[in-house]
Amino acid sequence: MGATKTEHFTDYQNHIAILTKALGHPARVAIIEYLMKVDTCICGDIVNELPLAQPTVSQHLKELKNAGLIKGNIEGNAICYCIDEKSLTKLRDYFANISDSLEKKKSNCC
Amino acid sequence: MGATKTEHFTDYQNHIAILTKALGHPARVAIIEYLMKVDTCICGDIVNELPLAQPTVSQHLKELKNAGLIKGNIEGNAICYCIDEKSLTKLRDYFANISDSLEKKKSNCC
DNA sequence: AAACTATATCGTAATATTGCAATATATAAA
DNA sequence: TTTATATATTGCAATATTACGATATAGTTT
Repeated sequence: MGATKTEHFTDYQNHIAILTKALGHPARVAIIEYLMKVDTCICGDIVNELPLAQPTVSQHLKELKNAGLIKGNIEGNAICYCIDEKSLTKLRDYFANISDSLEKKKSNCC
Repeated sequence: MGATKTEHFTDYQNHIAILTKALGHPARVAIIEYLMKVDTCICGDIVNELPLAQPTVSQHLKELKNAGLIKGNIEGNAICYCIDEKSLTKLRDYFANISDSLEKKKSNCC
C-alpha cells in the first residue's frame, strides 16, 4: 500500500498524471512561469527567484525534468534549463479537448 | 519541513498547483475521463469502473471535489458527481496561454 | 594546482499520499 | 421496521514528497 497502482491505468492516463503531478506544486508552477518570462533562458538564477534553498530548487527542477516539462543543457559552469514545448502542447490539447466536449454537451446535471 | 510552503507563492500559482495536483494521479484522470464519457453523469458506478476499492475511490473523489474539479449532488440514495466546468476552463486557458507564448517566442536555446 | 562558482546528491526529519479493511451513515425497498 | 444499497469516515500500514544542511561534483578562473 501507499504506492500508486499505475499498472491498472492506460499509458495516456499515466502520462497526463505524470505531467500534472509535476506541476502540482506552487514552486514548480513558479519555475515554469519564470522560464516563460525570461525568454532567453539564463537559468541559474531560478534559485534566487524562489524562496527555497538551493537543494530544494534543484530537486524541483529534477522533477520537472523527469516529467519532461523542462530540458536542461550544460552551459559551461552553469546549466540552462528551459521549457519543453511538447509537454505543454500535450497539456494544452488535453484540456482544450475536455473544454470543447463540455461546451458541446452542456450537460445540466449539477 | 515536509509541508509545502504555500505562503511564499501567489494565489494564482497556488490555485494552478491545487488543480494540477488534484489531477496528478491516474485514478483521478480516469475519473474525469469517465465523467466526460457518460454525459448523463450517473455516477455511483465510478467505483465499478476503477480497479480500486470503494473507500479509495471515495477518497479520490473527495480530492477532486476539494480542488473544485468536480461537483457532487445527492440524488436520493446515490450521489451524482460531475465535472465543474469552471476549473477545467481555467486549466485550458492557462495552458493555452503558455503554448501561445511559446509559439510566439520560438526561443531556440535548448 | 588552488580557489571559486554552479549545481547535484546524500542523509534525514516532517509531513502527505495511497490504499484498504472495518465501520458508520443515510436513503430506499421490503 | 428490518434489510439492502450507496457512499463516507476511521484507522492504519506502506510509500512518497517536501525541505534543507552538509557534502560532492564539475567547470572556471586565478
